[in-house]
Amino acid sequence: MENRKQAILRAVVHEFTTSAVPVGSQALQSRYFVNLSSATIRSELADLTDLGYLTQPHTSAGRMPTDSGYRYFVDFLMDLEPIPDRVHGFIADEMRKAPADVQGMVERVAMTLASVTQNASVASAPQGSFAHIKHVDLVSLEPKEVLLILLLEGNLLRQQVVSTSEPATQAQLTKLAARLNAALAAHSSDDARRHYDKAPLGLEKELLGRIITVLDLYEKGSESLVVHDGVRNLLRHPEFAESSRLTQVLEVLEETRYLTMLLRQLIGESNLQIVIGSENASSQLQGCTVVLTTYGPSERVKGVLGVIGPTRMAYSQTVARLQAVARQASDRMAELGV
Amino acid sequence: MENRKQAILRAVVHEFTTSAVPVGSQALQSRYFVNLSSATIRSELADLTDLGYLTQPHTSAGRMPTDSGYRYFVDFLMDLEPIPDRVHGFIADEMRKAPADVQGMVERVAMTLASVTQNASVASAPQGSFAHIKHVDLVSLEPKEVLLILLLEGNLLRQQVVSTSEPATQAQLTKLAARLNAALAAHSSDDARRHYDKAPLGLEKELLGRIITVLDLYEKGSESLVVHDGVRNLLRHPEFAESSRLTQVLEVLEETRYLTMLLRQLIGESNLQIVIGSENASSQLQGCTVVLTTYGPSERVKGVLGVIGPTRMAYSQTVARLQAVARQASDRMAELGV
DNA sequence: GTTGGCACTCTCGGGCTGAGAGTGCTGAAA
DNA sequence: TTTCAGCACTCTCAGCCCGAGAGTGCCAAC
Repeated sequence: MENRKQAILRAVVHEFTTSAVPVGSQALQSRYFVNLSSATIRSELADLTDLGYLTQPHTSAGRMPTDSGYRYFVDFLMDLEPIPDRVHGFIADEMRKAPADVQGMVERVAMTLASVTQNASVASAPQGSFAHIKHVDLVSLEPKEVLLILLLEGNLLRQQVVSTSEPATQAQLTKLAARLNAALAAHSSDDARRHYDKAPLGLEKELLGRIITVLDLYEKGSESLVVHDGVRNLLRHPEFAESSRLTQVLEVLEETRYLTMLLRQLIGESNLQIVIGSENASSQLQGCTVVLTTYGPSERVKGVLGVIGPTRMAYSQTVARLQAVARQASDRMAELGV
Repeated sequence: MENRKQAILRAVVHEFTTSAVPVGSQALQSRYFVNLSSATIRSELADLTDLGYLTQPHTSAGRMPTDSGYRYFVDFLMDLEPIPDRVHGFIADEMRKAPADVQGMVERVAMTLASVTQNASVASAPQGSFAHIKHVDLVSLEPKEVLLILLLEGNLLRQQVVSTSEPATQAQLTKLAARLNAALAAHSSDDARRHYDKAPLGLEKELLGRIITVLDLYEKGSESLVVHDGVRNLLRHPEFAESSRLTQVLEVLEETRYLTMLLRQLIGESNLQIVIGSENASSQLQGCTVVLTTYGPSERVKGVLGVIGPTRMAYSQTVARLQAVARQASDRMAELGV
């Protein structure tokens, strides 16, 4: 595409994302192209419309980008907006104040992201594809009821109440826990499974079975933690003035099953993913753009972090800030060993 | 108030809460008072308006209840709507499927409540005013870094990374954990504090200090867990058609600080609390009613469960279902020892 | 106290209209 | 060939009017 067309497309995207009003040839001329006439710009706009990058709500209105227009913009024209120091500082502060467990950390990350992008945010807890056991503990609740506490890599605590077929005292359980720790610490679920196969019938085998169940749940991610925040930010945007638009987004956010799926798709794919309007598989997200990236304490343990907003979002700012939050959150998590 | 006035007020509340349209004398006559003329009803309506229980959006519109009207209704006229078997069954199912930890349980309870009342819900985790320690565990992360795991009454797990001044091996930590367990198990934070005072300088005292910090945080509730769900249900109601109304509610829900305060007020007060429209301290909840009750596994460990909806809500149904969810959730938590 | 009758009030949707914004086209200038 | 001023045209939007409809308050009669 010629340079001038690109410049005009960039100007339309910039103007429309800030004002939310279809932008006309005169506005472009006076604000971006003073040494061009509005008629010239009009003919370029007509070309861009023919190419499918722009559209008008009605014949005598200004132009606004189509989904393809946004796509061209983010692929070829966008350069990341530098992040002000106070925003960097804000993110750092929030990360410093975040609690040292996964749940609390993920919630704080989602909150921070929503706040700095002024849109809704989603975050899934970082997860390795293999669970490694760091520590096992057993607490007697009732004579035949044991609380199994598992500490996984990433300081992730799991608990489960196990009803055993034979009674056990706390002393017996403590001894058993020590044995399990010696056998399992720093080992993967496959190792646990081998131990299970070898173990004689009895309490130890029962507990090993439950440990494997917990690890399976974790690895399949079927109980994965997904949080969202900042829905109120969406209401600032005129595209959500009538509530029906918001209903659809809320259905996606509050119905975590779909969200989990959406986020899981990204893991393993490219590091930054931008899904614009009709590119969304879900019909409820038409008119919305989802920007996703991965984050986590290490290369092997990754979660997904994302921003959801109207297609008319400040792309360069959103992407820059999303990446900044992801980076700082990852650093902080690595530091905390979370 | 005369019986007939009461009957008419009840009819207006019933009609308006189901239709959301101001109700006129003819509608009342044909549906509720066939042996009265509409003129008679009109004069009664005029009286009720003078008493401040009803209002009209404009002179030639029907009547709708004022906040005082709703107040009179819930105080004197409301009788709880029986709950259909399938709703009871649904609640029971959800409770059975809930995970056996506080976090998961609270989320499931909020979800269930939102679903059966078709409004937004809030829930805070049940909390005792005194924290009792059930079990302590120590895991070595780095030579001078220890993960402190506390199991509190209610199978509530707390974790905290502690940087120690002297290095310790896992074997030493295991021994220390056993000593702490013997000293602290089934003891309150006061006991922990006494132990701390007596302890000689060193690792044990450092860890005891952190244990006390965790208990303090828990007891002051400053890190208390509050979740909400079902915001999408609010969008069904015409009063949230334009988004500004929803913005305000979302600010309250997503800004958990205020919500925590609101919920904490209830603990210790009467078992059921209904806050109607202007009775809300928060200006953002004008036009909304909050219905709250307590729940929890035992008398000593209580959380708050609530429904937030428009003042025009089906009060008798909401209260009945809220209480049903609270009861079943409490039973389930007692059963799980959560 | 209750009721039918009646005049009155107010909203709401539809249709009309003029202002305004923005377009596409055309023919001339560079 | 590109640019551009001029112009006719299109479409929205806010404002206005208007009639239908819903509901009221009041009053006189029972």
